[in-house]
Amino acid sequence: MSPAGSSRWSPTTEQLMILEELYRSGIRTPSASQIQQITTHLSLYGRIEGKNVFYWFQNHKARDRQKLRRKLSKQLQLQQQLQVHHCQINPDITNHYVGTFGYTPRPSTQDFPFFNSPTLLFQGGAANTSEQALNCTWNVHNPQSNVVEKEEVTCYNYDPSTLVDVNNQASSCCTSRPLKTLDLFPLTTTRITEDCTTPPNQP
Amino acid sequence: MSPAGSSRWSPTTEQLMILEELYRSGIRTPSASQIQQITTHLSLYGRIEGKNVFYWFQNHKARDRQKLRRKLSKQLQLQQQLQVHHCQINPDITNHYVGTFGYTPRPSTQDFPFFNSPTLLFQGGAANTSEQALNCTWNVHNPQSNVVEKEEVTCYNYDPSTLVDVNNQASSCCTSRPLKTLDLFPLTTTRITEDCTTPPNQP
DNA sequence: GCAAATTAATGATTTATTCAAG
DNA sequence: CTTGAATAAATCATTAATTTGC
Repeated sequence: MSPAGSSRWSPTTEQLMILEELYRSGIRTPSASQIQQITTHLSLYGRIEGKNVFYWFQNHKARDRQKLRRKLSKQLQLQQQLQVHHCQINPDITNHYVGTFGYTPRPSTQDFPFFNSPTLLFQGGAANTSEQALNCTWNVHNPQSNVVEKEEVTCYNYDPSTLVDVNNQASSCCTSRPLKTLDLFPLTTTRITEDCTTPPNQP
Repeated sequence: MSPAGSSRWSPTTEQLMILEELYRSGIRTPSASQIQQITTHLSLYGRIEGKNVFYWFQNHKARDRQKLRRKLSKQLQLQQQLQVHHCQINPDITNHYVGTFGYTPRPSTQDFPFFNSPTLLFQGGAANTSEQALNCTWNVHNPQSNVVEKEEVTCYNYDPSTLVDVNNQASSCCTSRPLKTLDLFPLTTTRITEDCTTPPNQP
């Protein structure tokens, strides 16, 4: 029932492994061109579209946060219960990091990360593809405790300096900078890791 | 400062008028092909991309809801104040429509309304353009009162029956159905209305 | 009048919810 | 129950109005 009109994409084992590997390596919100690269690569292992990749990262990130929040909230409940009995263990734990809710990393992207309008194809595109890896932190806010957990992450974001009005001189492929092609798929194309024994999920 | 590298789109007066007209006519979440049509048309009046149209509708809809919610909450506050004095005016108004929070209209779309993956361009697209107007209601939930206001709206949505795997037989332009080209821009191309005298804003 | 400083609108992104397929 | 897909809500960031001091 796979090739026929099955309504939603379901990743093959290999696709899933690669996606998780990329996620582990730090990718959270891939840019449009990253999505394209990943999609092209993953289509070697089965039918896939860009939006699948986009949604996968979106959901995976969100559900990771959710998991972490639940874990924290459970820990906190435990601690609070302990405080009821003991009354003086860590009285100030809820007072740290309060104030910066939500997310911090927004490096003033000018490119648009996910939306490619249908007409963009006919308008010259002007998608400056020079990107740059960038370290940034991620805050996870626990609504029950107002605790914000910092989670260090390597985001790949856009270079603000490439905002120049690229008309047609973009065809000269080498600008002044080294043209860093981010190593999504270094050289080894198929071999992922040796351990293929991890079960799909473990509750 | 318009043609140079100004970072964000700002609609011309004509573009704005057309967008608002379309919104008034009932369009809330235009499909990909609708976005394309609108964009093509609006580009007669200035630089514009599909994502601008997409974001415009998204924001306009959201801020309409927001405005409505605030109005309702004010009304409710007034009524509650009255109840303090009068104590029996509409005691059950807060008990209706509770339960269905958020949005209801999800006509099981198989097409994707806004996301066009970068790779879709190279995968044959398969954008089945046959659409169908569809009446659906819109619920506006007031968090302060748990009242859900119904707002009747005409959404243009996707025909689920066109989910067949359109390979190349799509070039024969006439399928069995009448091929309803939704009348976004009927015939009059440039003339909007006669009244161009309304001031930009009136507080 | 007219810029600098503030404020209000609104374009653009990201996160949170929700629905439903498997 | 897990998770792909879609939409709503919250937030950020830039531009336009508006105010203010001169």
